[in-house]
Amino acid sequence: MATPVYSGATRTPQRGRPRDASRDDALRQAALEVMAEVGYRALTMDAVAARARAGKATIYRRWESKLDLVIDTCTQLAQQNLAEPDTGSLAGDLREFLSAFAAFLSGPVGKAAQALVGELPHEPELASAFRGTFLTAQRDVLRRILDRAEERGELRQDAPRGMAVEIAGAALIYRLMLTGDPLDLPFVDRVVEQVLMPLVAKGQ
Amino acid sequence: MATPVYSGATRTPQRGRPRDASRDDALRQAALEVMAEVGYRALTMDAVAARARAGKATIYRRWESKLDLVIDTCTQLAQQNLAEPDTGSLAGDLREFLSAFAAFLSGPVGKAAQALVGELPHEPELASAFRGTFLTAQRDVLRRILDRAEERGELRQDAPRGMAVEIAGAALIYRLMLTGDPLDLPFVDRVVEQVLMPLVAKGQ
Amino acid sequence: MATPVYSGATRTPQRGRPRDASRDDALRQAALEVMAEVGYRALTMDAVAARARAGKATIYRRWESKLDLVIDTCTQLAQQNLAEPDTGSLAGDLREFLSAFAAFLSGPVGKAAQALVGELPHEPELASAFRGTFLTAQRDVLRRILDRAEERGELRQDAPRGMAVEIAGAALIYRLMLTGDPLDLPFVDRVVEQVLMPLVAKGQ
Amino acid sequence: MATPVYSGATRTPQRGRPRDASRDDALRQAALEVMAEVGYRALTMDAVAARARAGKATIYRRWESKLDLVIDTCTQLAQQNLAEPDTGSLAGDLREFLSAFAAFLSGPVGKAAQALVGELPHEPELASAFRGTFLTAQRDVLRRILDRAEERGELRQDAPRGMAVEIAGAALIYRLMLTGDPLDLPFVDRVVEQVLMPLVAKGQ
DNA sequence: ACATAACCGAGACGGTACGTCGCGTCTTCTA
DNA sequence: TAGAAGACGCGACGTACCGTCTCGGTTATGT
Repeated sequence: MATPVYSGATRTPQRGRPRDASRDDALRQAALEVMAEVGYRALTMDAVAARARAGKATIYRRWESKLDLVIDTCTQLAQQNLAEPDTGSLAGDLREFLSAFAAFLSGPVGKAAQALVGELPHEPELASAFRGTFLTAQRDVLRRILDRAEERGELRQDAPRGMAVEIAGAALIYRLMLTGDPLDLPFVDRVVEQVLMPLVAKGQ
Repeated sequence: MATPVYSGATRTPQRGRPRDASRDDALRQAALEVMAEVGYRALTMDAVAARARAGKATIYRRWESKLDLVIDTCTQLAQQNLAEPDTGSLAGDLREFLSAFAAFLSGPVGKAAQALVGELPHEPELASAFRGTFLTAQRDVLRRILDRAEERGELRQDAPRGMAVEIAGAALIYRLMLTGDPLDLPFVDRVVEQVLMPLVAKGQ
Repeated sequence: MATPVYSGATRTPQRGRPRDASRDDALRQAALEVMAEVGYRALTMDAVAARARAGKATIYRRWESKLDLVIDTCTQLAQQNLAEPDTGSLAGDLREFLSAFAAFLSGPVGKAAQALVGELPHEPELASAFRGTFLTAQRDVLRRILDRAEERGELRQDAPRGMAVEIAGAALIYRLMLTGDPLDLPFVDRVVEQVLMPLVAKGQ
Repeated sequence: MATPVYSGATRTPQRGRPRDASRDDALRQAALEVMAEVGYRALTMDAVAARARAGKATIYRRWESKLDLVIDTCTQLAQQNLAEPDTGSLAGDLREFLSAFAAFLSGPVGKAAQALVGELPHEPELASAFRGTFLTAQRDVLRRILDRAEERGELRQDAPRGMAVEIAGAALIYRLMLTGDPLDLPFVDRVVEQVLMPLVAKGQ
């Protein structure tokens, strides 16, 4: 699930016409466009196929379902957009990363992610895929930011790092998906100054 | 939307056979059961009607759509389950309320709520209904808990109360909907002690 | 198979909305039109549904397949068009009936019947339905024509009536379906005078 | 259409690897087997290719379509199986030829031919190919049988030879394709004695 | 001898129709 | 008039087959 499986590694000598890898991108692009226009619920495989000038079978050859296509489209985008900052200070890194993440979530991917979240409870495979990519990618960056802060001596000794990582993600996701309030810079600043820094930084 | 509309106010003197109010509960109960079993996406109106031994028209007479039925079912449950605690201390109130809320979310309503969240971006009416009930109900309780703490002099002067309310909800929802980690008592305790109390309470 | 089965005889008290019998006719009419335009092979259920402004499910509720729909459409037409002649003489009756039958087969129903014939070997139910209606209807008329001729003393004593009936049908069908030569009045006359009359009539 | 087109006449000097002529037979054999098993309608090119362990392109290099493949398969068989008898008497020749033809039609080719007949009205090329081979081959044999009978003085002067040929074919085809009654020897005998001989032979 | 060109098996591709399912509405009978 | 039952128009689903194409690999010929 989640990524087109024909990577080639486990495929014997290559018989028959090989899959056209460029169709992957065209289909992902089409999926993203359609989703941005009409949303996840109203996204139909026919629409994606038509926009990419592809047959539906070509989609189903690569992804098992609408969900699978969408999650793959999103995680691929996530991996390209979650750059790791290094400003030299904990507060700077947090601000940098969280504001970039907030901007990313405010785009079409945010809507898609939200739609996916609704499917997690009844789709275990999707859930583990989603958590293994979207979620851990973001948490790992935050963990490394805290690691570097520790090396610089910025952290308290007993800093609850896991909780900090969790709260950082939670604050953004909650706004995005539940309250609908804007994920803007002032909000990120307040989260960093009022919540995260007091939680882990020295002498606050 | 959201609540059965036949409350009587706008309906002319009442001619013909009156609606059987007990069908409301039967249908909500059926909806909850079906949703707990197969999830929101796979819930069909036919299934709900069949389980309640009702006709589909009977459902559509009361709710406008599948979404409307589900949101109403959930908010009604929420209103019954969000009791307001009064233990005499801020930490006690928070612990009490958040653990009760966590327990509530861990049940079938949690799954349903999660499913609804996926629909919010493309269903503005649903979104405002959801926020106007599920969300504000919980936030109001938290606000009143903080109010009482202030009266008792437990709060710092500049305590960011809005942020505290937001973080409290976010921490729970994030676990419930994103990470899937358990919403247990130790977690609630850690949120209260490590995050919320330092954020708003005096002399921490 | 072959005819909409909801005739009512075996259906308990009638629960729910009854089938709209006028849809039957509309769908049969649409099927006939589409078949006349594009032929049996190119006839699609979507096209029939669209022309009758019906949903495909409405078709499948009444007929099991494209074949079933078409055979029903044709046999109904056959029953309406195979009038029994009574001119007072064997030759007259044969001429009358066979020319009417030839005219009927020369229309759209002929093409449809031909298409159906191609399916008979692998569709036993269809075969028995086809033979039980289309075929026997026509054979029965011929048999009765011979019966009346016998009463009038026109038949030879040892007339091979079964063979006469069979050859009459065969001559027409062979032209229609195999050679494609015209099923016109001169041909019918020659069949009657050269083949059928010598076969069964006295003193020829 | 109808026969593999690479006969060589119109093809430039022959460059590259020449076609493997043995694939023709393998593919025709596979087509015949599949058709005998599932019928014409359910015959798919993929199935034929798979059974012959051939690629689909190999089929389409030789025949233009499914129909083309099937008609070629059948006419080739027809040409091999319609031997011309010479018993010395009209009745003997007719009996001999028609019983051989009946036996041939009772095999898988009969089913295939029937399937093809269903396609004739909407496939003019197929129709003329079918009539130009299957049909005329059989009619020519019958005509020559009548010619020899005339030379022996067995025919009436005004014998309607065309009608005799037509009725002979019609009687068999009608049973085969319409009524489904057996094409056995007694039936052939009765057709010869009761219908054909009286129609054309002297002194009957 | 060896490049050339057409062959071959395999299977991906764009497309069309399939038969099913769910939606929300409408229409019957029964209470 | 409400309610149960279920037919209705609509539209998306995921599958199957069409006929074409593109691979890697094979096999005769023509330079």
